[in-house]
Formats: sequence, C-alpha cells, structure tokens
Amino acid sequence: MKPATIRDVAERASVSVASVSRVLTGSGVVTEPTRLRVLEAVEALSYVPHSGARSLSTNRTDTVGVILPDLFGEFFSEMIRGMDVAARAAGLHLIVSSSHDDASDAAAAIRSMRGRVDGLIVLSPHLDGANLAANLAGRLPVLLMNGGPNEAGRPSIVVDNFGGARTAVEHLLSLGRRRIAHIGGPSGNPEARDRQAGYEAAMRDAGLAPGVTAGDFTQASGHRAMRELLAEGVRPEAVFAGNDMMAVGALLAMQDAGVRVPDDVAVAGFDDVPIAGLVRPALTTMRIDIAATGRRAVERLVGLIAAVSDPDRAPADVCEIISPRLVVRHSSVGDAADPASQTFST
Amino acid sequence: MKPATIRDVAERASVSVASVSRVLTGSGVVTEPTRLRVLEAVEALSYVPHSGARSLSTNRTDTVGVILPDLFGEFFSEMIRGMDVAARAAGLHLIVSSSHDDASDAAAAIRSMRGRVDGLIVLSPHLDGANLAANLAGRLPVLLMNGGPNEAGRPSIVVDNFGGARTAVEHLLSLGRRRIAHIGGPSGNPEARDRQAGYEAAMRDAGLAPGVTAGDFTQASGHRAMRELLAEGVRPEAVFAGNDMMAVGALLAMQDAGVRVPDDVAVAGFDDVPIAGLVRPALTTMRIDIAATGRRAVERLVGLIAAVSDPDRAPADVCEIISPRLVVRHSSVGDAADPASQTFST
DNA sequence: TTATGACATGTAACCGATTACAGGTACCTG
DNA sequence: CAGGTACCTGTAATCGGTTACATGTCATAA
Repeated sequence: MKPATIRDVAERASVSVASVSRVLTGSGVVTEPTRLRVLEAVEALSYVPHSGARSLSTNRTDTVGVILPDLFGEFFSEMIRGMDVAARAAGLHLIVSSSHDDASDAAAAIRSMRGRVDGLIVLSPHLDGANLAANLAGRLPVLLMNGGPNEAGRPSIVVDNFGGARTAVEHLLSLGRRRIAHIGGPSGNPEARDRQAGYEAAMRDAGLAPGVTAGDFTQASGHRAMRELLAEGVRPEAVFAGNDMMAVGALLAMQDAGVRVPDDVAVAGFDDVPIAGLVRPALTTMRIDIAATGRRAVERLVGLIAAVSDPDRAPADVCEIISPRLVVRHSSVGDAADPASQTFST
Repeated sequence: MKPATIRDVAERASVSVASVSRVLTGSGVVTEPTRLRVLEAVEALSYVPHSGARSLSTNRTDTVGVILPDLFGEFFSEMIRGMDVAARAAGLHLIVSSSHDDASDAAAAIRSMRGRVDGLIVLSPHLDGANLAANLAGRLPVLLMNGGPNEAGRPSIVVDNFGGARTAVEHLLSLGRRRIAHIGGPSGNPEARDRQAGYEAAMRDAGLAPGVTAGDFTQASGHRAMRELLAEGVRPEAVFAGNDMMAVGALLAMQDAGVRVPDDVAVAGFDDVPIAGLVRPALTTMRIDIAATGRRAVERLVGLIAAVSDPDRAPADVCEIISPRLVVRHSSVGDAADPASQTFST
C-alpha cells in the first residue's frame, strides 16, 4: 500500500488540497469544522507530508548539518546532545557527518550536504576559510566552530584557548610551581596552537622558559609524553596538558612511575570532559560547558538561516567567544581543593 | 543569485535535461563528448541537484535515521562513529535524534522522521514493538537495537546481556569470590534486566544467594550503591556492576573508603567503554566492539532497504546476537592480569 | 433589493528532479 | 540503394507538496 498523499486526505475530508495544506502548515485560515475534518482524515490515513515535495516548493529542508572531525571521547557526543535539544526546539533535524581525517574528506562531506540542509555547523579543524568558500554553494549559512583563524569574518563560536591556557598556567604558577612543562596537541590544530601560545605567554610573563613536549590529544600520547618528561634529567614541578585526555594519560604515567600528584608534580588539563572528575586525583582543568555551547550554536544558526530570507535582522554579533572557567581539583592542589568541585555529587 | 537547476546546466551544455540527469545519476548511456560538456557545465555553475526534487521522483532520500536514548558517555558517540563510516561508504546520510527520556518522546522523534529517511535504527529502550508499530508509516525498514524483547520478530541486533553477565560473574566466582553483589541498571531498561538475570542465574547455579542494589547506569549511582553496600554489615568479596560507568563509581567509592580493589573487593563491569581501561585499577569488563556494531547496523539496514524494492533477496538473518567478550584487568585479578589488556598501548 | 465587502475555499501553476517513450542519425546488410 | 538495427538524445509526464489568484457565499449597509 502506497503512502497517502495530500490529495487522498483532501478527498477523504471532502475539501481541496489547499485547505489540507493550510491546516497542516498553519498558514491561512480555515473554519473549525474543516480543520477537524482534515485532521480526522490525516489521522485515519496516517498521512505524513512528503518532505521532499515540501522542500521543493518551500525551498527549505528544516534540517541542519554538522561536520565533525575524527575525534574520540565524550566531547562530541556532549556537543551533539546540546545541538539536538536546540534543534528539536526549533523543529529542525540534525544530519551529522563525522570521522573526517583531513580537509578533502571534510570538504567532500560539505559538498554532499549542499541542498539537503538549511545551514551548516562546522567543527572540523581541517577546514579553513578558503576551503569553505570553495565548497559552499551560494548563500548557505555556516557557523564556524573549528577554532581556526576566521579571516573571512564568518559567524563563529570560538573558545578562548589562549586565555584559558594562560589562566591554567597562572594557577600552577600561583601554587609556587616554576618548572612547568606543556604537553601540546596535534600540530596543525588551531586550538592546540592557541593553547600552547597561552602557555608560552604565561611562562614568559613569569620570566620562565617554556618547554613543550608533543602530543596529539589522545590519552596514549599524554602517557608517552609524560614518560619522556620523566626520563629527562630534571623533573618538572607541574604539567599543563593541551587537553584532558592527555592530562589523564600523564596522570597514569606518573602513577605507573611512582611519582606523586600533586605532591611531586601538579597537573592541569583543558575541556573538563566528564572523565576529568573521575580519575584520581581528580583533574584540575579549564571547563567548557559543552552541551550549552552546542545548544547555542544551533540557536545562532537558526538566526543566520532566518536572516537569509529577511536580511534586515541579520544578527549583529559575528564572533562569539566562550571563556573557559578554571576548575580546581586535587591534581593541582591536593586536599586543599574545594570538595564541591571534586568528581560528582551523589 | 539562485542556485542553478538541471535546466541551467542543460542549456549551458547544449543538451537536454535528460542527458544531464543521465550523466549525473550514472543511469543510461551518453557519449563521452556529451558527458564532458555536462560535467564542465556542472562545474562552471557549481550545480548541486536539489535533493528534495530528486527524492520526489525517485522516492528515496538516501538518508537513514537513528533514534538514540538520553544517555551520556562515550557509548553512543562510538556507535555513531561506526554508523557514520558505514553510511558514508553506502552513500547515505545520517539523521540523529537523541535525548529521548520516554516513549512518547521517542515516538514523536520517529514520526517526525517519517518521509525523510529510507530506514531507521532504533536504540532507544523506551520503544517496544507496539509503540513502534503505531508510529511507523507503512513499510519503513527498521533495525532494532534497543535490547528489548522482540515479539514482532523485527530485524534486530542485540547484545547477549544475559550470557555476558553470567560470564562476568563466573569469572569472579572462578577467583574464589563467593559473596558477589550486583549493582543493577535502571528499572524498565531491558538490557539492565537481562544483565541482572544473568547475574542471578550464575549465582544460583553456584548455590549462592544473589543480592542486588539499585543503580541507574550513571557513575554517580554506582558510587552511591557502593557506599550502601559498604555500610551494610558484611562486605561483599566482589561486585558486578550493570555497566562500566557504575563500576567506575563503585571503584571510586571504595578508594574513598580505603577499601582495596581487588584485594578486598573484586570489581567487574560491562561494555568496555574507553574509560574502563583508564581508571586504576583498570576495570575488568565485558567488551562490546561498539563502533563495529554501529557499522554492522547500518550495513544491515542497507540490506533491509534494498529488500523493499527487491523482496526476493530479503535478508534471511533476522535477529543477530553480539556476544561480549570477557576482558580481564586489574580490578578483578590485580597484577595477575595480562598486561596487554591493560589501559592502552603506547 | 442590490451593491460591497469579508472571508472561506477551490483551481491550477509551479518547484526541480527522473524516466518512459518517441524520434533522429549513422552504419550495416542484403 | 532500401530497409533494418543499434544507439544516442530530446520531449513531456510525473512525483507531492505550496500558494497566488479566482470563485463562491453570506451578512451588512445603502
């Protein structure tokens, strides 16, 4: 049995297709009796409008796309949760595309989405402005969240990675630690670059020499980097890792090596992923409210989409900056940490 | 400037729309010169077929939907990663809908997807067969992964929760532990129910009395449940938690209480989420290869979709069972664990 | 009583693809 | 050289909605 069409509904309700459409879209006026007859027929035939046909005449898809990089962990599932909530509130669907290792991969994902979404949120760090421009058709609204430089002045949401890193390092400095090492993120990643720059700035301002060991944002790379640091002649007094996963790796490496945290080495990370509060000692880190950021992203994209048809009220704020907040836990201050920020509340 | 249509392309390439369509869809034959002219025009106009129009005439959307429950953690992001890989390989897009707290919520999500997807993967445990039947239009292929009973005999992928739980408990028994407590998942969750049943069966087979403390799959609930267990008169010799997150909570509760794991109490979880290998002691658990399961799900759904237009080759296997594998780590056997299964490889 | 709105409803054009079928061309064969 | 064949290409119907505009109805006012 083929699915019912609007004409079937019209026939059953003894009205025209126009009235059915008016009832279903909420546009135009219909009398209450007609409305009820239409709804009854819709119910009886379990009619669902053909979204393709609708998008053909309205030129809208009620769908937004999200381009994610190839990353593990809870960060992106949290982000999607937030986006989903906002999308549903706005009556939008979410198409996701993840696992993009490089720019061409991500560009292909964008191309394949053209025409099936009303707007795009790009989190993949592999895409720069030039790449985007080349792969976007016409006036598709795009919200950038890839942390990269934003020459084109596109609407974006960025985390203050530089300032956050600086805050984290200053916290470690305030504890009296001088030899502070940094475990950096993947080369080429803009967020990793900014966090490293923040670290270096804070160190230089304190008259100290920065020292960076390479990592790639994975927990394993943090473990490896920490082993290298411990193998060197002088043990650092503190470690600031480019993200929480690497910080966790460093914690475990020290645990395996019998180094005490924070007594011997204080540790701080970045992101405040859920696991940060679950390791022991709990990890001092820079918190980003991930789900809230995802919600905000969709809300802004909705604004951008609305602005396409109504350029008058184009949103004024172009680049929005999220400032991470320092969360002090045991990994930097030991038992002196505020118990409320430890782990979770039971 | 409006986006180019197939007619614009046809005009520029001096061919008919039919030829353009033939080139783009790969159906039918065209001479090489025409093909090149069309491709040149497509490129020049940066033409993208209107997906809605296409779906209107082909009655396909090249999109599959995924209904997720409201769960935190890495489990679902891993699952989506796997699905995304398989979907892209099959030329499909992925619409996700998460954060469904109850059946009506999830049912609404399903209804809103009707007409915009070619098939559906349902992971939300709040939907049973009756619910599904009521909310599905016509012959939309559905793959169930909600772990529930499957009266309707719908195609599904289920984890052997009963057998897995039994294996985990038998492992603890083999270590000589007798008083083994269980921290159960949320009531009403089919997977939690089966895991508890597996635990109870293993205990009874060993002539032991089962004892269940309630949890809800969150790490906090595991912490709470463990505190309750420790507060009781007789401390258990081992704890089998309904999932890894609760096991991690239990680990931390014991660490906070000065109880040694596994010396005093051995611990086992279920799922093998990435964090399981990162806590100390590393967690013994039942491994499900999450990403691979997601890939497999999409592959099977693709088969179901193909079977709609070609009922002859309807897939024979209806219900597929994933058997979790025991991964022994320090939380149950201490230093006797195989080093290769600890944490991660560096 | 009839003109005049106001308002509910219907008719049909349109959105942009796909594709069955018709038509045209060139080549081959008897 | 006529007729057939094979193959490429174009025309136009079709998918299922939305919506501008036309039409019909009824109450009100002159």
